[in-house]
Amino acid sequence: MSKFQAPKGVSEYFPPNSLQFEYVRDQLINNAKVAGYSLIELPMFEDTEVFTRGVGESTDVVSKEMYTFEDRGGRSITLRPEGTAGVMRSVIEHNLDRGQLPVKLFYSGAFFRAERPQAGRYRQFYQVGIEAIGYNDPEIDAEVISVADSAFKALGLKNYKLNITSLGDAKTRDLHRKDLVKFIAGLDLDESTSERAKLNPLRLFDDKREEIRSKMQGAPLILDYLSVESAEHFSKVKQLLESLKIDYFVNPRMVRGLDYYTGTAFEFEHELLGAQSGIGGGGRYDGLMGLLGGSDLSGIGFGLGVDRVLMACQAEGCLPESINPLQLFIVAISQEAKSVAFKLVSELRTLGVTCDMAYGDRGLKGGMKAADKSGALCTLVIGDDEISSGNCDLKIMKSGENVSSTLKASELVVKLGNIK
RNA sequence: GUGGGCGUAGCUCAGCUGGUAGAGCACCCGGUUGUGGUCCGGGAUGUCGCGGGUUCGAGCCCCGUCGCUCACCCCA
Repeated sequence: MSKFQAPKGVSEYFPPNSLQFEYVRDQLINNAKVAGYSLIELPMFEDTEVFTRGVGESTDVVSKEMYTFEDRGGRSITLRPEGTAGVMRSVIEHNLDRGQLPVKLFYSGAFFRAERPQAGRYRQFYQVGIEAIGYNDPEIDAEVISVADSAFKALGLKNYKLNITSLGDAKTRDLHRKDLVKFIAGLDLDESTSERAKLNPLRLFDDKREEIRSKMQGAPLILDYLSVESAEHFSKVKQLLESLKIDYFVNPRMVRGLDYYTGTAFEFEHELLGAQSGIGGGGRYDGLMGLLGGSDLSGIGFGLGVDRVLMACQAEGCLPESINPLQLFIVAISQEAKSVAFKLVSELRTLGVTCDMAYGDRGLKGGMKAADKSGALCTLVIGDDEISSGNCDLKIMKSGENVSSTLKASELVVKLGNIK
């Protein structure tokens, strides 16, 4: 037993699981790319204030879940707990919003929150996210949602649900909040719950306890307070989703954990996960850029939890049995054959063939076993016969049949190209 | 921060009311001369999380400790 252990609550992916992780992550990324989003690669830590100001002091994320430390220059640094604030910091710093709008960016990487870990909740976790900055057309809202939805569909996921709502504009939220606070004041609540309500009254909508839920039955809903423009925007978004055949549920009680959301907000929930069922979520943020010292542009984005999406795929059994298998595995059964194989492998790799060979000296049988375990589609045995004749057989592992070829890399590439 | 469950071979776990450890999978070798998966035979592997206590004797009982895990809170 080794002495060292990974820090508490981190997820690690190694083969064969890492292949699935990579597959899921790349699927999410590809769906952002085909919609015109470009990579933004950002630091994993930022000036603490980027988050306290951007995400909001009253949120749980900022008040108790950040990894914050002082660097050697005495600056307060925080490991990023979410993606949007950092993207906005960079957009403002580098004037990315001065060009053509909207600015469409995607990111992928690790995020950090100092929470008690549990199923689907890690201290270091992975997200793929996108941001579309500069316009507030309902089309952009619908596009962002559809990028996430199509990624889930491309992965083959079925048992998930999209919740959407609108948080309206600033005036809407002020009016609603006043009435909600009044309503909550009339409820008989335990101390910790009413404390929580003081920080953010919306939180009570999200409480999992039945007693609280029933008490909140008659609470005022923000959707009933929407201004005419907000209501129009929201109904246009819904209409656009329908035109794309994306199913959604309007959930007026949905609560987002970050303070910057305005207008359209949404959340994808998976039904087969544990308590942490959110596989992605996001929304529009009108004031965020201004808050961070930039121009007053609106934006919308989402973050998808790669760890959780992977768990969802595993729960649904929708992952392919084999991901990017080796095309070829070479077994050499003499010292001379081994050096021929070694050169051939190298040559094939430069031609784009994924291949590997048997190492050690385990004989033909051992080599074949290694070929089997490598998961390669084909195996090529090289011995004295092959070297002297220049001919060989490509064995298709799945069926056991042989395809004859020569040892020339150029011919092998062609033959292998036809084998799946 | 609060509560529940669990720590036995690389992995998943069994071990009856205390008598100094086992299975399956995986791994390695073999079933004679150049073809894997199935089958058969053989093999290696553990300070039973750690420390203390009770006992003639502890994987099993008691206390402590560390770790993992699930849930609340919150979120991806």
